[in-house]
Amino acid sequence: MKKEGRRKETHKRTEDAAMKRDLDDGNESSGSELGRMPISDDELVSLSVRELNRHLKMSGLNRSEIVKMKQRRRTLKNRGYAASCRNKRMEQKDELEHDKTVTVTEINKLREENRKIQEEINNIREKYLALKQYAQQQNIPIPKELEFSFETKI
Amino acid sequence: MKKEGRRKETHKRTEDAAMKRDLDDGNESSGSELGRMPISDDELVSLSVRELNRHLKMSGLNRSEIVKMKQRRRTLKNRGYAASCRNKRMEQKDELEHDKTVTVTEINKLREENRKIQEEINNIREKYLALKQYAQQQNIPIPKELEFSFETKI
DNA sequence: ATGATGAGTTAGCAT
DNA sequence: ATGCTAACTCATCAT
Repeated sequence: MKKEGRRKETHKRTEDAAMKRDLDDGNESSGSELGRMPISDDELVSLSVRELNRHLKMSGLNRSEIVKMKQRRRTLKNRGYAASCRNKRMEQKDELEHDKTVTVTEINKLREENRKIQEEINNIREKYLALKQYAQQQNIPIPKELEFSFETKI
Repeated sequence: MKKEGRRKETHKRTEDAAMKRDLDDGNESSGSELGRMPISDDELVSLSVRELNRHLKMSGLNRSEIVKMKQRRRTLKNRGYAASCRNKRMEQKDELEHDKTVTVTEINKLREENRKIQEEINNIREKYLALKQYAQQQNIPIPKELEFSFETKI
């Protein structure tokens, strides 16, 4: 069975499940316990470099804590990049699939059109031949420059 | 710039880089140091369940080591699944792209064919009209059942 | 148990 | 620094 219509949210790790193992929230974990601003993931990714540096200065974090923080920021950014990468992939796929249905429709339309025109030619040919036969029966001469033949046979 | 032609191998983590962090090779790492068979990744994934169990019995590993080993096996299997999943995705994409070029070619072919047939009809119409005009000039009556008209105008 | 796939992490390339 | 993407790990669903 295909697992359709589940293109977001379902597999999202419960927020901390993801955080706990690979990152390190920055809150209440390592180092000195001073009353610092926790700073959320959303803030951390959206801060500009300038703002981030200012925030880091103010916070009184030590070297390794700052490095950790910058790494957390990078990881969070990467999470977003990965999401948009997958997203892009899906959109391109959907686009290709859509194109496909469009072109298939187009081909069928052209085939049908083609068939009709071909039919029309057959029709014309029959009538022309009848006319020609009539002329022969009536002994009516047709000037050569008015003769024409049907190259297209079906 | 696009990073093309790098669809395999390039990003493969250097074998231990991957192993060290999340897995645990099973060699010389934790627990008792007896002269045991290291067992490679390739062996571990390819063993059948029966063979694996036999191997585990023989090796004298303790509970948690066995659990670790089974987990390593699962992870290695998952690695393969992920690879085939990516592979499948690329194949499907390539297929769609190929289909696209094929159908575009087909459409152009049909359009051209169509155009030619349409041209042919125009040709026939002109000649027929000339013939009809000739008949009028010569005062040759054409029976109604032999008359026909061209519905198709360009 | 096995296989497949979405989301998240990491390495590494490009800008 | 930022963005992207292949490969990998993990959770989760289906078989």
